[in-house]
Amino acid sequence: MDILKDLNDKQREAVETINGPVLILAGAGSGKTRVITYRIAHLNINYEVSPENILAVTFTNKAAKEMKDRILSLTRSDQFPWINTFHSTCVRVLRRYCTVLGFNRNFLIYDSSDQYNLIKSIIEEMRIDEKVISSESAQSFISSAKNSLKWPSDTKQAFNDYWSEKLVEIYSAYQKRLKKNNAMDFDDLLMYTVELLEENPDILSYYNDKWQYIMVDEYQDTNHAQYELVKLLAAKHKNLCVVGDDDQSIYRWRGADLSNILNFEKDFLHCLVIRLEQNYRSTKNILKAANSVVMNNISRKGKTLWTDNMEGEKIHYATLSSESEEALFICRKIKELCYSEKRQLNDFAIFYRTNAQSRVIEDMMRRESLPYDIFGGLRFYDRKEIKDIVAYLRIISNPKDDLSFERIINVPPRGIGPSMLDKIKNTAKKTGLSIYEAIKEFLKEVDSAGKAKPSKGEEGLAEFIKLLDWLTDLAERSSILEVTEKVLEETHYMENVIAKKTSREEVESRTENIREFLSSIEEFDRSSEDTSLKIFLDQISLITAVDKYDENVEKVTLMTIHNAKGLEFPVVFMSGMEEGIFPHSLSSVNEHEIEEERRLCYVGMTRAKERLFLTNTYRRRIYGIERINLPSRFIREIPAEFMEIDNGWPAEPDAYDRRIAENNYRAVRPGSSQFSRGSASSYPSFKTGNQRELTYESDNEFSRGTKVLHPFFGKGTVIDIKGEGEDTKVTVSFINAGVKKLSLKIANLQKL
DNA sequence: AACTAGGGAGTTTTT
DNA sequence: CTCCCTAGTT
Repeated sequence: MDILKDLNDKQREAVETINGPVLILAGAGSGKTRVITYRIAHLNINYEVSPENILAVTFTNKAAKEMKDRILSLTRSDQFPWINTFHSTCVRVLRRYCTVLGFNRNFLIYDSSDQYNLIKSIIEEMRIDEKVISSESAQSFISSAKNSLKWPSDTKQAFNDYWSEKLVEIYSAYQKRLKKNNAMDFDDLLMYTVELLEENPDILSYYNDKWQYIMVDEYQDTNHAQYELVKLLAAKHKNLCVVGDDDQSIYRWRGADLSNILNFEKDFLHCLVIRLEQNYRSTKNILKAANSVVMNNISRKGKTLWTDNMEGEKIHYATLSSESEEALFICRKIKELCYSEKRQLNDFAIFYRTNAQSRVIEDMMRRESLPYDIFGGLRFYDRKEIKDIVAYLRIISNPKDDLSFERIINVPPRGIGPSMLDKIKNTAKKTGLSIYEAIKEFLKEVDSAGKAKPSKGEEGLAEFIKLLDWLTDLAERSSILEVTEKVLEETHYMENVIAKKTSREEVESRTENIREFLSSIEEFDRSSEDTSLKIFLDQISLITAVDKYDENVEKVTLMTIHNAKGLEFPVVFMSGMEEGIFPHSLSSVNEHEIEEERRLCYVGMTRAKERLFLTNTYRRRIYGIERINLPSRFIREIPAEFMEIDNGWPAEPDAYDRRIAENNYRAVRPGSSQFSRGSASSYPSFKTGNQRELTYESDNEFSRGTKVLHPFFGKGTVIDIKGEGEDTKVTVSFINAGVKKLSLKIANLQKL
């Protein structure tokens, strides 16, 4: 089978060069996923390389899944190469060899909020004033040290003031505690894997022989640790193919090191560099506009994307008077396009710079009855109730997890307050025991003291331990689902949620979340090969918001631009295009940060396939205060020839509902109630400043030659009329939009 | 020990 | 504006 015929010359070269290092500089929408998947298929089909000998590393689980799907359709083989994220690749290695590093096989993965909590408690224990060293600053210090593969001992010499010394101390204490808890944080996964491979040549050689062909996606986002890891893994065969785009590097703030891509040619001598510059995604207008923006960056490798696609619509730029008007404008445009271009809701995405901006848009989407899905913000598994239950599961899997103990020792309330917890923690600290063990010691002492009746807290502790022992035993022979159900039952978790004086809404959402959690366990049980608890816990630590994105669901997508990387949508709205928001005020201190913001803007713009809307407001409420922002500098960087000012409100708010009536189209909105069908009165009237009052022509006064104005298509002339009364259809030749056939009943035509 | 009210602070992006 | 933490009350 000749799969290479689907590729352009450059892509084919990239796919066919299977030996030696290859750097692919792939512009946005130039088919990089295609290249990687075809390369894997090519290796497999035409060179009979076994899937076991191929490693592909991606940035997100979603990208990995997409690749797996595409390879499946190419090779029809049921054997997959290992395609996964950096982090899960490391987990796989570490699960196998972590005992070499002194970890137990059932180590846990701490996510960033676990990391934060642990650091916070260390700072408290060290009696450091939070105002001098905040947990956040310590966290970012530790994380960036780890990103550059520096252990506490490596960071010592670099500083000598009080502040830096304390940071190193915190780092050192933190690392000890992680090990004591038998846990690793995200950065550890990389750092320990690198250490393992560096110090154990036999293990390295095992993986070198196993993974003979390595591919890395989104290479521009790799940090130093990931770079070293890749270098180690590719050391023997050097069949390394990395794909990246320096213009899409948007994670430098968390350690992504652009020099990994800029210096690839020096690090891997005699490498082949291939540029993919043909874009298959966007219209000429969108692509040229995006190019003109990113061209303002000085530090870039430089490439010029081109496309054979249509010219397309110009980019629409609209300035609204407030953030809720901006949201309303977007909603109305979406409805208009659903009607005028027969688009579906999953054609649309609304991007914003910060999560805080989503709220106003969400509110308006609900008011306008537009179903939407929002990504990012609080991760599902970060919700209180989920974290609580997961904490029980974690302890069952790894009784050394003191962090989870602290979390749930008094959830539900067992009469164990801070003073008793302190006592236990002190015992644990003195004896070096885990909290679990320390509680058992503590209870023994209470027992031998022979008091007539134990205190409420002591009773609670004994009950707690009894429960955990019982659950641990249960977990040996039962499924995760059963154990979780027992946790909920025995802790009376739901009763406690209801008993708290929380709003009905909150009770509902928590109940809903717990239900969703249970069904995610079922899903895991069904789809995973290994249904052990530790694999489940790994999975929920490493899953992210975007991973649940499903392009087939008929809903509008709301997400930050960061989350949009790697995705594409026919119609994209970028909101809040204002100085101070985008570029963000905190990112405006130096040119490097501005350049990163500009790349972010480039990423956002190049997600759009057919239409791109940029919106901003004249004034906006931020934290309760009205602010007047200037238009974003990125707007000014788009030449006028690719952009037009869109000051026309889509003046037909019920067009969307009519389409629903026409197509008998039904959709479900987030509140799960059905759409109201067909009536314009279901729209509350808004004061929208420059919106015209809507009038519907009932009498038929149109004839051939009548000049008309359409709210969306603009000015035109009637060239034909058919039918009568309600069924009248007119054919209009519009100046800018060409010839359209319209139903007089539906189109809001005005006589001029 | 548990709950409540009130003040203060902090607001980017997340594998 | 909203969340989170603290201090004070029951």
